[in-house]
Formats: sequence, structure tokens, C-alpha cells
Amino acid sequence: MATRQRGRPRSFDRDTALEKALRTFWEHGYETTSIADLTRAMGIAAPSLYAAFGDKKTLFEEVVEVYVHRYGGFIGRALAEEPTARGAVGRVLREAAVEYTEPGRPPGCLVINAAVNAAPASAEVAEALRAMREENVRAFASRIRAGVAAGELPEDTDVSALARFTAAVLQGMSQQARDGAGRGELEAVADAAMRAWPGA
Amino acid sequence: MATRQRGRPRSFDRDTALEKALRTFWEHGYETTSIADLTRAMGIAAPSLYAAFGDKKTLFEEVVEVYVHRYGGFIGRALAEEPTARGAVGRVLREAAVEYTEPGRPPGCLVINAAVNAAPASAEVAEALRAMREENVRAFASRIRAGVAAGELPEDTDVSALARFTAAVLQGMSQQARDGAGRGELEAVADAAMRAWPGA
DNA sequence: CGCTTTCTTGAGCGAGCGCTATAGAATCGG
DNA sequence: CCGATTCTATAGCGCTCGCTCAAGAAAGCG
Repeated sequence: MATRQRGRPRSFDRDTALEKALRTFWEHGYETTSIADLTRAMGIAAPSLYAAFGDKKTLFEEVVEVYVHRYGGFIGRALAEEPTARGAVGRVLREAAVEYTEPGRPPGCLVINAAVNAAPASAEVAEALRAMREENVRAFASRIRAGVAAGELPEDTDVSALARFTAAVLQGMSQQARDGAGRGELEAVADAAMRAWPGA
Repeated sequence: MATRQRGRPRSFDRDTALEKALRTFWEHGYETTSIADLTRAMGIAAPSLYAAFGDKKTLFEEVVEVYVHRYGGFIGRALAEEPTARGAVGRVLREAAVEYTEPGRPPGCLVINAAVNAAPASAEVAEALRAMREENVRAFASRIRAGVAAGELPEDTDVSALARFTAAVLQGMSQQARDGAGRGELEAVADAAMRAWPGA
């Protein structure tokens, strides 16, 4: 069919505007980004924003979806592609040092930092990000457990402790990045963390 | 002298009200705590708050001062009292696991978590907390450097990397605590972190 | 008892919040 | 061209924000 669109066409590019919103939320967080901040960054007026993206919470949810796909994929790739658990987690941390300090982007991780301070009205958003962080812990644990099963790591390895430690380091690196730490400093943190692994 | 106070006496206890404000800021953060939240928690009306504590930013500064003295002292004590750098940092992390999950308190650390998401209007407050975190990194580095000088740690120890790693773990532990991690889980993170030390 | 001083209370300021009603502009099918 | 449709732009809704004015209450001093 390809029935042509009726009515007045949209005067802005939806993906471009969404990316602008993403950057704004990434830099300032969910609650501290106002609709006025968004419309300014996106170059559109409020009614256009609401027509194209729904309300603030819905827009943020779409932003998170895009963020995870476009900027958070390195974690899943490292865990899936590296042959050893140690290599996988080491690559996650070292790549995080790069990702979190990439020039031309807000520093740190949106999922980690965008809803740390949330009023009760934003509890759902904060909880959604918290669940994603918890899911990361589970992914680390799953990969480490596979490493134990494969004989790569000792049988008595405390899998969940190592997974939670990895997540804590990642979160610490993200805040350090926001506090101004550079790529080299974060890489040193990542290397230090890997020395905590069994048989280092 | 002891000139008695003239005029109507204050109807609330200043220290008690300040502690209530401290808990509220600790739990919800600087920007996401409103004056209405504070007056409700402190049990006083807005003009009384402003007369006794100044504006919101000034009140927060006093809250931070009390917080550091009352709840943040364990870091300085551990660094000063332990005979070795390794023992000092290990004690900081293990005590943090306890402090950050103490029942009857908001989880995590106010200095680490209260101003992660800050609008430009609160930039000064966010920067003040950032400076305190940076000061912590320097304190860790100083103690570790002393350990190297004392021959406790190898000459080629990367002092600033180990210091920044410690700070990152501490910050990660604080966020994990806010995300619901228990004392035991955080202690496991602390123990894991200490295995990253030279000669572990 | 006044008089002064200090605090409390209630009301409300201007500004910004998330969000939307309304009217006009731009494109379609016919 | 006409009407239907879908977007944009202005303006403003009710609400909350940080903060303060004005009036009254409670204390000490003479």
C-alpha cells in the first residue's frame, strides 16, 4: 500500500530530536531536565514534543531504550564475545573507561547517573534504571559462573561477590568520569580492579 | 555577662530540627528536597526555617558539615589509626559496608549521592561535594604513599591509581547500598577490592 | 503595666514546573 | 479549489518552587 501520509508533515527529524533529548537527559539527569530544557535542545515547541513523544516519562523511556542500544551495547558484546570470564569483565571495564570519557559526549553512564536523586513523583523512572543496573549484576554473575563451570576460575570463587564488585567498580568509574576523571585515570582503575581476580 | 536572651524564645530545638533536615537531604538529595519537605520533616514553618538556618543552600552547607563530622568521621579515623596503608584502606571499605547499610538511616553516603543530578542553579552545591570527594582521593593517596615510603608496599606501586580505585569502589558501594544491597553484600565487595592490592 | 525584641503563623509573591486548549499553517485526497 | 487531516505556535492552565511580608504571640526590661 504505502499509503501516503495525510496532513501537514512534521517539520523536524524525529530521530535527530530524540538524540538531542538523549544528550540532555544524559548530561543533566531525568528530574533536573525540564521540558523547557528539552524543547530548547530539540529545537521544537512543547506541543510538538508531546505529539511526537508523549509525556516526559514516556520520552525518557524511549531515550533509555536508544541509549542502551547505541551506547550501552559494549557490555553485552564484551560478555558475549570474549572467550574467558576474566577477559570479558576486563574488557567491559577497560571499554567503560573509554566510553565514559569519550569526547563530544556527556561523561559517565546515563543508566547509572540519570536518576540518582529522584523525588517520589519520579520513583518509577528511578526504579526502572535500578532494575537495569541489577540486570547488569546478573549478567556479570552469569558470565563468571560460566567461567567457573568451564574450569577457568576456581570452584570456590564467590561468583555473586565478584559480580557485585564489578558492578560497583563500573558505577564508581561512571561517577568519577562525571567528577572529571580522564580516560587514563579510569583505565588505571579498571586495571586495579582486575587484580582482585583469583590468581592475579 | 551571660546576658539573657530577649524576645520570644524559639519553640523548637535547633539541633533536632537540623538533624531532621540532614536525614531528609540524605534520603532525597539536595535538589529533589523541597522547602515544604524540610518544613514538614522539621516540624516548623518556612519563616522559622529561614530565620534559624538561612536559605536552602546555607542550610544544606550546615547539614553537610554536621554529616561529615557525625557520619563521615570513620574514614579519617581509619586512615589515622591503622598502622598500615593496607589495613587503613581495608578498614575504610569494611566500615563503609556497615555505615552505608546501618538500619535507621538512609542508605549510602550523602556526600557521594546527594547532588549527582543537579540543575545549573545548584552547580555550586554539586561542586562543593565534588571537591570533598576529590579530597577523599587525596587522603587515600597520601596514606598509600606513606605505606610505600615505609616499605610496606612496593616502590613501583601506582599510588594515585590505587587511591582512585579505592574512591571508585567506595562510590560504587554507596550507590549499591541505595539500590538495596545489604551489609553482607557490601562487605563482600570490600573484601574483593582488597584482593587488588599488591601481594594479595 | 507598657516597650522592645524575637519568634510563629498565615498568606502570598514572582517564577518555573509539566502539560494542553486553541487557532492558524501546511499538506493530502477528491 | 475544497474539505479533511495533521502539524506548529502562542498563550496559558493549575501547581509547586524558593522565599518573604505582615500581623500577632511570647518572652525580658524598666
